[in-house]
Amino acid sequence: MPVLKLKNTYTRKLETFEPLMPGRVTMYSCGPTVYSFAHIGNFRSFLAADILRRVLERNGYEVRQVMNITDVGHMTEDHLADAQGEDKLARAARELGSDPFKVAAHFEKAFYEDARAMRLRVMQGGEADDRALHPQATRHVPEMLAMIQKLIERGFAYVVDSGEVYYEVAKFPEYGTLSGKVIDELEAGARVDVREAKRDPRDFALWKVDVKHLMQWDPHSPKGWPKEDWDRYRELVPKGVEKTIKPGFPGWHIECSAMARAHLGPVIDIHTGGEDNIFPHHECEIAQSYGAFGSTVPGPHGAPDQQSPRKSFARYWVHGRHLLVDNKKMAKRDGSFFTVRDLLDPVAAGRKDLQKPLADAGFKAGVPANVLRYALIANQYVQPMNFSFELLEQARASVERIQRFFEDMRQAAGDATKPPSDRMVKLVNKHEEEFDAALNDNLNMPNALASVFTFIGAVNAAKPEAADAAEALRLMESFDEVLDVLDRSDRSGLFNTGDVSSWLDAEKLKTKAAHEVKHWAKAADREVLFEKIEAGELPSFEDLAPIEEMDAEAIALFVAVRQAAKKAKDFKQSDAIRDDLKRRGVLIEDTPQGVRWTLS
RNA sequence: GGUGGCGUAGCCAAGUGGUUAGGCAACGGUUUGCAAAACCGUCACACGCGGGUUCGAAUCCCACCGCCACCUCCA
Repeated sequence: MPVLKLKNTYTRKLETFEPLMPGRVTMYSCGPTVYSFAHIGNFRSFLAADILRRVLERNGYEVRQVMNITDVGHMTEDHLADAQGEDKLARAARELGSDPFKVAAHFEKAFYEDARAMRLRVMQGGEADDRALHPQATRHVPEMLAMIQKLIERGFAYVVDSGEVYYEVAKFPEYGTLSGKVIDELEAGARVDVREAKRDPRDFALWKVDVKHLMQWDPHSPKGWPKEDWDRYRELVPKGVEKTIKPGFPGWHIECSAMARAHLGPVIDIHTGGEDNIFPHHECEIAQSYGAFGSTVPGPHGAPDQQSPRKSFARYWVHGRHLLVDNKKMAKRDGSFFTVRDLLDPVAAGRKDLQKPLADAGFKAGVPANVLRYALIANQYVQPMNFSFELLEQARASVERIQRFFEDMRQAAGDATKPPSDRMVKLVNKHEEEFDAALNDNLNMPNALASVFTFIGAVNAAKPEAADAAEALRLMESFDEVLDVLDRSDRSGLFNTGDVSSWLDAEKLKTKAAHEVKHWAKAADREVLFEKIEAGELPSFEDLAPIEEMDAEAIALFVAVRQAAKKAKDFKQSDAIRDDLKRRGVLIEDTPQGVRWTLS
């Protein structure tokens, strides 16, 4: 099993990854807050976690990855005791004119769509339907209250007059270890409201009270609770929570601690998130989990603290740097704020301002999802990434090179049964090792991609026979288990030289096309086509023009007509057909093997 | 103000003491009716600026310049 080195935020060092349980990895990834559509910065972070997960799987681990759905909303002024800050979900609800639960459900569904388009494994296949793998914060209030009660009982939290609950940071001297921050009371004091009831400015809210808030849970009455949640709450906290805790809603940080524990256990191997989560979010999670459950983990072998447990419930903290646009944080006011759907389909997303720049970059119909995925994973996660349309163009070129290579190899491989040559086996092994070495070096994707591209170049230069092409194809498919940018459907094909010349024989066309024409139900003048073919005549370009559905058979007829024009040396006509097909989204290329078509 | 990070050829981006990425773009060549793709080659004796250490520095040290992030809801 290759040795994975990961940058651990907790120690600020590159550490050898080893799971707590041999062969199995538990991973918690901070997921989206569903009060709006996820943006490409969110997805850069989710994709970094996705790559990490895939690399672990490639290394042979069984990975259980949980990505939470934050549907409870975060306070905009978390540190204010009077909680005047409006919850983001509540604000979205007000703007959309419906209740916050519906708004959350709406955006959660949208997130699933985006996540599937971007091929997040945790949201694909069977995992997509597994609630335990993407738990909702609103359905874990019982666990959060149970945790809050435990924190009170163990002396890590206190209830104030308003009925809110705070974590007492002074009780956890390790607070600040993850972020490396020494929280200066004076500085913090400058931000604190006069009416603050906290004992210490650093203390953070576990439970908040605000009657104007739209999402409310009464810890002392089943009214308004989903029945199963209330029942579970009674099971978790049989005597109920502290009487003085008033109806309200959970603080920002408690959800992740509670959900990670509920679905992965008291300690986990890896916790991922964006760099902005380091402080205060993850810092607070560590404090809470330690306070409530005493969660600690040992350092990895070779680490200075190997023997003394880290007071952290996660062993490796992995944080991705932010995505920037024009070297700045994305901002709506600069027009540099892009959601995933803005780029995938600017028309549907109503981003008129994006249509022109995207079209100028060659993305008339929006950015293909695999191109966006590639663009967002192609850099190493520990470096800030500067997003631009030029980057998308480069990503498209790279994806096309990979895609074409894949198709060429698939074509060349046929159903080869012979073993590959020693030379190809060597080439494959070398690049596979390089690829793995790069990814295991703290997910160094630029180096991993370098080995992908040198492999492609080397194989192309070698002009492989079927058996070798099959071997090259095998490695490419293996690379794509991590990259996941290939379109494996039949989006292209080859009409070999024999086929194409046979279509020029009108008699043969008659039998071939008579069958195929059935597919063109939508062709405006299908009758004309029938008549011509029945008469043993090749249809003209004009006859074909009304065909709308461009499937392989329809393309075949265009190609036949073009071949006829070529044979007659009517290049003006043959080029016109090629241009026409291009407008219809079909790329035609003449190769030594025949005519190749690709749907764009 | 505090903390952390970055600056590598037209663009993206590896590399952290000596041989050295990879991609994109552009240009030339092979091939092609023309293209496309593929291949060969050029751009590429590049490393923010100035010092220093060293036989040798993109890499270590010092100073400076520029940019960014976090410290507040944030991936």
